[in-house]
Amino acid sequence: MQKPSLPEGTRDFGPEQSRRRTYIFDTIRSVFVKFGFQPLETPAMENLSTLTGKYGDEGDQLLFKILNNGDYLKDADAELLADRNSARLVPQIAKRGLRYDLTVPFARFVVMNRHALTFPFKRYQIQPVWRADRPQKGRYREFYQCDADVIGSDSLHYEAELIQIYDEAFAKLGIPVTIKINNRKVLYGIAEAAGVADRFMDMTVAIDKLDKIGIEGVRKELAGRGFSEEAIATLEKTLEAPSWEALRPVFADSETGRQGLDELDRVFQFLEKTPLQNAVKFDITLARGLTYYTGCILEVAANGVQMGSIGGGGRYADLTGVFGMPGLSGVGVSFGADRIYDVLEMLNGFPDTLTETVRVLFMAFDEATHRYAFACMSRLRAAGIPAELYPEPGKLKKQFEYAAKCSIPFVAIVGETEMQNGTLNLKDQQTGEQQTVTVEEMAEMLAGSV
RNA sequence: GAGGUUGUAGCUCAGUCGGUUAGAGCGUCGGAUUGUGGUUCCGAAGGUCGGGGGUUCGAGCCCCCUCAUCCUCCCCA
Repeated sequence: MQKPSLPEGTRDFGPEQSRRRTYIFDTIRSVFVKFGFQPLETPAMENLSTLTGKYGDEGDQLLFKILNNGDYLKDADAELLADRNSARLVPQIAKRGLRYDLTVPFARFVVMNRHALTFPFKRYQIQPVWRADRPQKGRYREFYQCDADVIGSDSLHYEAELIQIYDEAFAKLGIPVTIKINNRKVLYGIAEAAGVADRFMDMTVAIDKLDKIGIEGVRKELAGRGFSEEAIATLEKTLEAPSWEALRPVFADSETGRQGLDELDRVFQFLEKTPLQNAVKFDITLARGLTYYTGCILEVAANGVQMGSIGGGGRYADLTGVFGMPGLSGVGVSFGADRIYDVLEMLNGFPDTLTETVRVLFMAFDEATHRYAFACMSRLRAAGIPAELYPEPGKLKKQFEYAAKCSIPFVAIVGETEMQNGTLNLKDQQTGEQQTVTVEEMAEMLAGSV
């Protein structure tokens, strides 16, 4: 006999957790649907070539690869094998991998189905993704993302729409959040202004950490990466800008930077007359790692809770280009369902109506009444009321304990007398009240007692 | 990939300086109670002390290795 266990970073979801997760998914989905997004599902596995090179070197390492079936070493390069060159051997022995996010599979889908799609195409997708990350708090190796993306338009009104989606979904879930916004072009403008445009990625990675390691830490980080004293000084001054408007003069020589500011302007103009329930804040330090973002970038943080971002997204001007369909702009957001779950748990934010399922438990004393109870239960179910029958007729004690443990609010006791009269003894578990009723009367009572 | 934490009954955890037969609570099962639950009382079952090796007269405890877990960094949802 072996002790069963789960792979690192994965979890089971028991009935209560599962109900709560469904609640999160349903809430987010209802908002997606209201905003005109259409459902999409893609396979858990993709061809590895679809996934590699889309998330940076770091991302490639975090991809779960699926070993080929059959004699997977047969055609492997003998030299690579002898050298134990794992990195170069992988493509030869693994042609598939588990998806890392929902955006790249979506891009793949769009390219493959362009003939059937009408653009702009808005799709939502709620499915698990896998990352070979080291698990820790709020980080899992299998987790769900809830994505909404629009592809085939560069209108900035979609950025505004996606902010509304974040706002409404988190309001519905009862999680106060701050929606942070920035623009990759603004970041690029900052790099240009400091004369470090060629080190754009290094720069963003460093300033992304500002709120975590402070200005001193960022300075060290940049110096460590070989940035000059004056470049660091310029960057530091820029980071102190009180608003994005204050950056205008800085971008006198940066066309891209000015463009980024204009885009932010437009987005906020759209939102001007639509009240939001959560704060939207320009955050110059927001960088986001995924390499394909090109315009506005978004991130959501739960207020007053120690948790990494619970949502993120942005615009990617040319995601489908790598799949042979250039010039298609997209913008999307992602909800981290598992982190949202953790946050709701910390906030005690789940509705308590999620627990009840079975409304009534039937109890019988012997074979005959058990059969009668079975028929009664069936009629109740036919009336749309979730009902159960205890499998063993006999002692009531066990049956009552079962009802209590399963939090079943009503029990229906069926004995000789009840069977003779075609009735049931219905007991309210909360109040202890009991009354003799027919199945029809009972169906009516329970239907109205929710 | 780097660093740390914790592994003892189904679950949560005690276990003294290395010393006889490893404990508790909860849960499970049976009984008190053959038509009325969540309370109470009585009883029972349940352990290769994560695994392997070592030190010792003697290891749950000390040492080495290993596996798993959680956490931190990196990065992310």
